Amino acid sequence: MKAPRGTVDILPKNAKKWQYVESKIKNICSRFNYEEIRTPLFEHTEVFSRGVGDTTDIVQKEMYTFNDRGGRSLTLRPEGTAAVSRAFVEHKLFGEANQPVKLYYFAQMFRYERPQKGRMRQLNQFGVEVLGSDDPAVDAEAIDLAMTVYKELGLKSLKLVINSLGDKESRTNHRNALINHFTPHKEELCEDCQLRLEQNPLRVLDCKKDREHPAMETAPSILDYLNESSNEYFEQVKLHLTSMGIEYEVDPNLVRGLDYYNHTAFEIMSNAKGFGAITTLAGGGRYNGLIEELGGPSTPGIGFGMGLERLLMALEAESITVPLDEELDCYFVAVGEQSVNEAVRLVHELRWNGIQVDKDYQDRKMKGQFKSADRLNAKYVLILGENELEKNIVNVKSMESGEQTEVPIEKLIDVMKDKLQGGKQNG
RNA sequence: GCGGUCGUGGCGAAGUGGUUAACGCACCGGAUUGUGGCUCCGGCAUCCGUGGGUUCGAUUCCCACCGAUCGCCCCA
Repeated sequence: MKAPRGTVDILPKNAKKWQYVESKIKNICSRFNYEEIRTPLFEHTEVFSRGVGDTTDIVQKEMYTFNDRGGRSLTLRPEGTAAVSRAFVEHKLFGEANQPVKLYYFAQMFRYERPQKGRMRQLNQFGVEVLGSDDPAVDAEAIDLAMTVYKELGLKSLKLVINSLGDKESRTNHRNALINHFTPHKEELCEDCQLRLEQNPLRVLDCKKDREHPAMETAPSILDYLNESSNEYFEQVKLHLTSMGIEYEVDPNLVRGLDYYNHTAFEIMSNAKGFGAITTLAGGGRYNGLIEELGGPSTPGIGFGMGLERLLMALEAESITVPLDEELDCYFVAVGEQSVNEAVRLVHELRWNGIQVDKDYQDRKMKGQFKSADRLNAKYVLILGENELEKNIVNVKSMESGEQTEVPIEKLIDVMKDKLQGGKQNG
């Protein structure tokens, strides 16, 4: 038996890293005053086909879609924004007293793709959605939050790329300009682009195959088609980023794959070596029409998704180690049936009193039990054998100093509490 | 979805058309009859991704599948 293709098990050793990263991120979210939202693992397929867009790669070839026993078409969520937006509409969060609604989530996403390093069929994302404000400062705040996560974790090789896709009017004008520009060269473009030219000409711009085509160079830039208000909006976002000291690069060809984006679009990439072909760590943008598309009132929104597998890869690529708690307070060593029985009871008591303790369950000899204690980095070993049982004591040995003292059983809990408390105070 | 490389114990890694599949780490046991980290000794793959084929005989050759990995597309 093997885990399905493109999925992985996160084993205990690794899970500690995940816990560390997640707690760091949650701490940052709290500082930014974002609240957690948890939505279902699957949605009605329509949420994504309408929300994300029928012409996108995600919807066309990457969704895990199935019919349930009632014949409903359901889809394992491939991204977070559409699902969160659906929940926002369904629960009328637009009526909340505090606007905008600032949300974050940790969630598994599913995409049917050929797996590679940094590309899984089930992946973990941290994401943020801010709904109900079209203040450019919110765009800057979301970008700031994402950058804060990376920077606080210690990443250095980062590149923030931003662009503006403009409002509806700007986009329509640009779209027409693109069609006029590329149609004479249609036959020279790759198959995908010929289709894109009809369905979503914007995406011709970020085609890797046709990058060398001369028409690319002279293609109309969205930035030249932004109307007055769109341009002003973009300028404001950039101004805020600059005032926050966040460096960025404007790339007019940054388009993003999803249909719902308008105005601000951004991507955060890693420059770290040994990262292979995958460089995007997070991506997001503004989606002012999405809530309406999903049946809610006209509500502006912005958000991003951050790949956590890629975040961990980036930490690795930059040789950043996360602090891991790999110590055990106590290990209980017992030999002889009576002693072992008493040890089981005492272990229970110690745990009930807040002390971290483990014992042997492999019926190992004393030497073997000490080896286990050593391997588990136990600070103290509590020894209970026939000798101790007779005297009604437990021998407490410090594994660091090797010092061993006799402690009456009835005082064991208090003594251990003291020892461990003291240890923590002394660092 | 397409192309390249790869698949031997828990991990790393040799190897060969023929009968006991090196070695290192880890693990278990002993030397040390109740005490860890060092040392020494011993143990540890009915089996070389799965299925089929070629052959007297395959882990080694061929095919398919599965999986991993790298690249393309696209993205997180």
